[in-house]
Amino acid sequence: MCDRSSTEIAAFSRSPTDCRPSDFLMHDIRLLRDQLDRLRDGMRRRKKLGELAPLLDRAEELERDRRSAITELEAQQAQRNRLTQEVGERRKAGLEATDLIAAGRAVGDVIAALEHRKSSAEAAVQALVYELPNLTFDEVPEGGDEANRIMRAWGAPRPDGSLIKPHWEIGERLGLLDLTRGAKISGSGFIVYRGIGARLVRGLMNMMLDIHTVEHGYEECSVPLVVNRASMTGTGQLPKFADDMYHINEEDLFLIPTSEVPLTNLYRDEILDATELPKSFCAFTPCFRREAGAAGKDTRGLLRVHEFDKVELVKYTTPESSLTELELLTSHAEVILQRLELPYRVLLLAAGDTGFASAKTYDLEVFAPGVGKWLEVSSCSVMSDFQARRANIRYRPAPGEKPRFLHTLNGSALAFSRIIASLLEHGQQADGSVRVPEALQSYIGCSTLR
RNA sequence: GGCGUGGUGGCCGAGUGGUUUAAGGCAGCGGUCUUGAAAACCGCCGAACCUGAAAGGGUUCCGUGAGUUCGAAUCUCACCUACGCCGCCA
Repeated sequence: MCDRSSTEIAAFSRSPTDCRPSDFLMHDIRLLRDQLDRLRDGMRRRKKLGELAPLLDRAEELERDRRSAITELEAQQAQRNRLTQEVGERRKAGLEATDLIAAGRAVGDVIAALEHRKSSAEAAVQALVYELPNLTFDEVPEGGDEANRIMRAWGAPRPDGSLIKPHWEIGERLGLLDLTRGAKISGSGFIVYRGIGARLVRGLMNMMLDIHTVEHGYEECSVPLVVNRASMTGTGQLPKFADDMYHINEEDLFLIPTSEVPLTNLYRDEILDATELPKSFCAFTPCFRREAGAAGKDTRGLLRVHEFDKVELVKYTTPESSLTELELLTSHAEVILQRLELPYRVLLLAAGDTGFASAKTYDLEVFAPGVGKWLEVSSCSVMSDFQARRANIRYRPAPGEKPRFLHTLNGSALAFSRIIASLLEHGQQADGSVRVPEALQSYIGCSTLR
C-alpha cells in the first residue's frame, strides 16, 4: 500500500485567474529527484512508460537546472541585500555611495539573467509535469482495459434483448426525442427532448437530487456552467485536454465538461478545518464535451453527445478516509440505478483505463439491450491529492499543525442521456410503450410512456 | 460600459522609497500563579522554496503581472477582484 498522504505528482496554480510558472507550489516536484522510480513504475502500470519515460528524464534534468539556478540566484540576492543596506547606511551618514550603486547595478544584471534562467526551467518542468497522470493506488490492476475487473453485478439483462429496438427509434416514435431538430439548431450531438421526454429529464433531476440530499446527506449546489482557466487547471482538464472543451475566447472561459470542476474548485486556495471533513456536494448541471477525435463513434442516438445533463457527487476527505469514502460514494450512485431498476455491473478499472487525474476508479455500466452494449453511466473516482495539489486545497489536521493536502473524490450519479437510453431500451414493452420504474412514476406523473 | 474608493499573515489592522527583519491587537500553543478554572503576567506563534547528515544558513511572498530604482508593501502601467454612484438590462 502506498503512502497516500504526500505522494502524487502534480503542479499547481494558485492564482485565481491565471496559472503562471512563477506561482507554483513546487515542493512535490521533489518526486522527480527522490522517487523517480515510483513515477516510472506508476507510468508503467498505466502502460504509458514508453511514451512518458523520455519526458521524465527531461523533467529530471530541467529540475536539476532549476535548482542550480535558484541556488545561484539566492546567493546573488543576498549579496544585493548587503549592498543596498550599506547604501542606506552611507546615505544616512551623509557619505557618497557611487561605488556601491555601481556594484549593485552589476549584481542586478546578474540577478535578472538568473531569474530568467530559473523561470524558464520552472515553466519547462511545469509543462512536463502537467502531462503526467496521477499514480494509481496499489490495488488497481496493472495494464489496459483488458485487465478491468468486474467487482459485482446487480439485476440481470432481460432475456429477450434481440427483440428490443434501439432507444432512438422508440424515443422518436413516442415523440420524446427530436434528434433532427437538435442537429438543425445546434449540430449533431445536441438533443431536443420534447413533451414527456423533457418531463423525464426534469423528473430524473429531482429524483436523483432528492435521494442524494435527503437520504445520503449531500449539500446541493447550483454552480456556474462556465469557469476560468485556473479552475480547469486545478481539476486536471487543462492543459492536456484543452481540445476536448468548448472555449469562450473573449473572456478566456470554458464550458464545464462536468460539475466536478466547479464543485472541486469551490475550495481552491483554501485551508479547511479537519472537523469539517468529509464534505459532500451534489449538483445538477449540463455537461459540454467537444468529443474531438471521436468522430464516427456512437453517432446515433444518445450514447455520445456534446451536451448532456448529469447529477454529480463530489467529496473532500482526509487521506486516511478517502478509500472508504469511495466505496460509499459508489454505493450512492448504485442506489439510483437500483431505484431505476436497471441491471448494472461495477468495474474496477485497470491502471491504463483509469482517468488522467484518478488514483482509483469504479465504472458503473448498464446493459442496453437495444444497442446490445454495456453503457458507462457513472465513473466514481478518488483523485488522491492530485487535484488538491493542483488546486491548492488543504486542511489543518489539528489546531497549530501544518496544513496538508486533502483528497478529492467525484462520481456521476448519474449521467442522464445514457440513463434515458437505458430506460427506453430496458423498459420497452411489446406494444412499443415503455414502462416507467416505480420510483420515477411520481416524478413524471405516469407509469407508462406511450 | 463610465467614474470613484479599496485589496497587507488564520482574522482585524498600522504602514507613501532605506533597522519592515511587516507595528499593534484578536484567535491559537506553552508556561507562571491557582484546589480547578478564569483573569493577570511571561514566552512562542504565517506560507513556500534553496542549501545542509543535522544544527543552522539563505531567498521569496503585502490581489496578479510587467516596469522605474543600488533598493519597492510604498512610485508607474495593465489586469483581476470587492464596494459605491451613474448608464444599460432579465
